[in-house]
Amino acid sequence: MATTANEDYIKTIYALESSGQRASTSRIAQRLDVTMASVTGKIKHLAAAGYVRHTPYYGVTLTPKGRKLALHTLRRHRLIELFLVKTLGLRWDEVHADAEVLEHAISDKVLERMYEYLGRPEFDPHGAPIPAEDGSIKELTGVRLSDLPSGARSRVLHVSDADGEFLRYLASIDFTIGTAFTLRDRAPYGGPLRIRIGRRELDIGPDAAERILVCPS
Amino acid sequence: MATTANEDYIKTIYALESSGQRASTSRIAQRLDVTMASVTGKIKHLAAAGYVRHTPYYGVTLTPKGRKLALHTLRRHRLIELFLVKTLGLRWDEVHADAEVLEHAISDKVLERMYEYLGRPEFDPHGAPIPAEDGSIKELTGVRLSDLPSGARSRVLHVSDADGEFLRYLASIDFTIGTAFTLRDRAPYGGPLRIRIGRRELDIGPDAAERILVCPS
DNA sequence: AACAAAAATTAGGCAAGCCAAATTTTTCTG
DNA sequence: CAGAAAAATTTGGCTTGCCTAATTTTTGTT
Ligand SMILES: [Mn+2]
Ligand SMILES: [Mn+2]
Ligand SMILES: [Mn+2]
Ligand SMILES: [Mn+2]
Repeated sequence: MATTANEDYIKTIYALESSGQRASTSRIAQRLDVTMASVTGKIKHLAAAGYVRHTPYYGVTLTPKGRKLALHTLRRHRLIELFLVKTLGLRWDEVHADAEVLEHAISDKVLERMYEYLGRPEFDPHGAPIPAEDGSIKELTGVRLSDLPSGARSRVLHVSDADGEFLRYLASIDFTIGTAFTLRDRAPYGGPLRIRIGRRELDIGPDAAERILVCPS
Repeated sequence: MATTANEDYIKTIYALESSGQRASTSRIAQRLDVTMASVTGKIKHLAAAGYVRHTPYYGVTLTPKGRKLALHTLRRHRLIELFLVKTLGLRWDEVHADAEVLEHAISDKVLERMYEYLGRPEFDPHGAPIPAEDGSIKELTGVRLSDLPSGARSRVLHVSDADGEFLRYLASIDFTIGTAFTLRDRAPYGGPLRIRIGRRELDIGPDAAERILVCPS
């Protein structure tokens, strides 16, 4: 019933909804790199199967059944990413593509073994919360690094797993999940943010800062 | 190019060939649990793609390209089975179904990490040789337990991974890969084989003995 | 050799997923 | 409020992978 394509569509709709965007045909098509015609067709199927409600010419919302499938797939994706990093030693910037495939192939039995093996983790390698078996998920209550007031002490909480290039950059400057730092100040007119990590000083561009979620402490 | 279905067909043809059987439409259909019509259709496609040569109304043989794909898929299957047993602690009787799916989903990168992580293993949990990256594979030079002469000292070498029930039985009597034993004698008229493992005595039926490959030493 | 049974193939059809092109609906803009 | 642009849908078509039913070829049996 839940094919690879179905799960990827549902995940995409969930991602749009939880970032406050309307799950429109065009946005789904863009994210999945398929045509709008394909999305319209799939939406009809997902609606008939009870995963989404469809308002023609407007968009789609997940039903409880759809939300459950989204979270189950996300749990798989994030546990797999963590497993690949922790157990097999892959880098955080190279696990997303593998997880995108394996999330549809791993049985519940193997998944729960991985979960136990990893010590019932709560976050994936990019700081995203791993949904629980019952479909509950922790909210990420962070703020954008770009919104942090000067002088604030904080920790890196989350970065999107989608852009490998950006993840490699962050790794290269050693600015990874959990890193504690102080925001010294920000240069004016879109200049870099000056950050202190222990004894180390670091400059981060404003575009990068917008993509980093931090936890003020 | 190499889809799940293609890989499973090629693996099945390889298994038939290497057990000395003709890869006929009916035998492939039986093993994959599809109709002969489906097999005929797929065979045409595999022949057109250069994986097999087809002699109509007779059967099919792997080309070097097909053999290479078969061994690559077998390598994945067997490494995955070993990984599931060794790393995640699944039992040897419950890994086959998972491996049958994951063999088509795991990237070469992850596979080679698993290979290193496991210490470059040579055999899977059922004693089957794991093909090397270059497509070479060790021959299993064992004999059937049922063919072993009375009094011979030997070790369990290999059992098929296909029958979970049988694997659970072997595990329950602690007669697993590598177990050293002596064949005391065999009861006449299809009676059991009496086996000694250290101090322990064991009876094994003749049907079971035919399915166990051992290595006389 | 003749006929029946078994094996294999062909023909036609269906579902999933995708696409391009045409059409309809909504939204934007002057 | 037009008219144009953008968004969404419909239509028709393609591939993969499977099926059933009909047909052809091979094999086995008397
Ligand atoms: Mn990811
Ligand atoms: Mn996916
Ligand atoms: Mn197996
Ligand atoms: Mn398989």
